[in-house]
Amino acid sequence: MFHTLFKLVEMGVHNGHVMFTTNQMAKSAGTSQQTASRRLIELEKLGLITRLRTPDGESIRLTEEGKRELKTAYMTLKRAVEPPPKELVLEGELFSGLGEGAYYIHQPGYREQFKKKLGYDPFPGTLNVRLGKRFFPERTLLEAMPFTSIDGFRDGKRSYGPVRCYRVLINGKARANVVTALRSHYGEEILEIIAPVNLREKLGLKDGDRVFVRVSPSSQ
Amino acid sequence: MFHTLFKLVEMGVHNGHVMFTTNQMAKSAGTSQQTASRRLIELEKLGLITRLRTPDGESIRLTEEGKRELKTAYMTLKRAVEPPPKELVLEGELFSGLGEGAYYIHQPGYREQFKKKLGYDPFPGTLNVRLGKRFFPERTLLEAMPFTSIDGFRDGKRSYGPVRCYRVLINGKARANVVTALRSHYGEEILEIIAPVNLREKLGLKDGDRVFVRVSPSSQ
DNA sequence: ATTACTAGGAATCGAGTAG
DNA sequence: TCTACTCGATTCCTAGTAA
Repeated sequence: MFHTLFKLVEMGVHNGHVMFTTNQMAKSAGTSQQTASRRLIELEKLGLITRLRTPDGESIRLTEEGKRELKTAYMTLKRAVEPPPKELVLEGELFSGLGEGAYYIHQPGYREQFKKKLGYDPFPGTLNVRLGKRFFPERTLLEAMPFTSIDGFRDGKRSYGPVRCYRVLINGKARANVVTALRSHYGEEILEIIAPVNLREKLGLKDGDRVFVRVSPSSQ
Repeated sequence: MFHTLFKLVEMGVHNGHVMFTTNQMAKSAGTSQQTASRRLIELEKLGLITRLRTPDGESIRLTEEGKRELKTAYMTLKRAVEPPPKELVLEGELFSGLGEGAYYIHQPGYREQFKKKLGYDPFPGTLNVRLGKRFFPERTLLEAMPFTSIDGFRDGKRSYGPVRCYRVLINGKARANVVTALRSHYGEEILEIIAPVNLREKLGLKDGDRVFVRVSPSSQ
């Protein structure tokens, strides 16, 4: 279905809305009018676009979900096309979470993959860093950095989504990984960090301390 | 078929080559092993990848054609996701072409569309500008600027591909359009420019003169 | 272990056409 | 004109296997 979304971008849907008929779209995509119509219906059902039918054509607009979809694809291609950024440093403040992140991350389904793909068994607990506002733009660049993919899984009761691990250095000293969920673009101002050791102890950190997170241009 | 190429990027084909089995690819893409195999065969037939089979898996590498394909898609998404660049100025030297560009551009199939979409009937002749080497990086940014699409057509004998028109200002004074062919990423150091009037005359230009081409952040 | 062929079932497409 | 339904044609997928 992404193919159709891409076609719409070629037709200019990203700037506000675009008016066209299913026939125009069909011609531009090299398909029949019927197929164009059906594809628009599907995109609407998926919640990626909204449509507004008028007597002579329809006005198409991307939903937030649709924009997110495009952005994700863009970031993926960016890694392939652009040379990787030299360095990326994020700065934030240490705080204690509710242990929720740590709970997920230490599910055996994830833990086995960490051991295999990152080469270490994470210390049972995560370092939570709340980024300063001025680092929000850099936060988006994080997605363009290389990463290690951890597959999702399910354990009978519920399912756990795929996550990404970015290789980082904490305060210029300790090797660690920022772990981000692929679903839920929620709480993007917070970084959850895992490491082979207890970072609070090793670096003498306590809540409220400044933490520098340097992201490596290589995933391993 | 782009869908598959995209999948390969997610698996990391862009950095050199990647080793995996059709089974791994199938699992990652949520299809059968047979489909993964078939898709790789198709991509190879299309000349987008090269494959190197080994006893336990295959090594995949993008061809130049494959990289171009990805870059084109990337540029399209870039226009949708990134805010448009503020300004873009290219500088080059005026020279006389063989009139080949002018020949194509004045085919009725193109001319009618110029009149309709750009709002003027181009002067019969193009301004050819050879860009200085230091403007090559900016030249690639041109593709991220908004443009007007001119459709391809055929006139019995041969077919004429679609082209793009970027709105520009020549030497800060004269409104014009850079015209680029979508096929053939050939001769990218040369800009072909059309305008409603004779630019050489209007601006008092002769071969070898410096020409400044300012690209507008709006297509019209 | 691989990859990839064949065959038949599933999904998608487009001509005709209704609303 | 539009969009979108039905339904036969076509394409695409996967299970079973060969190599």
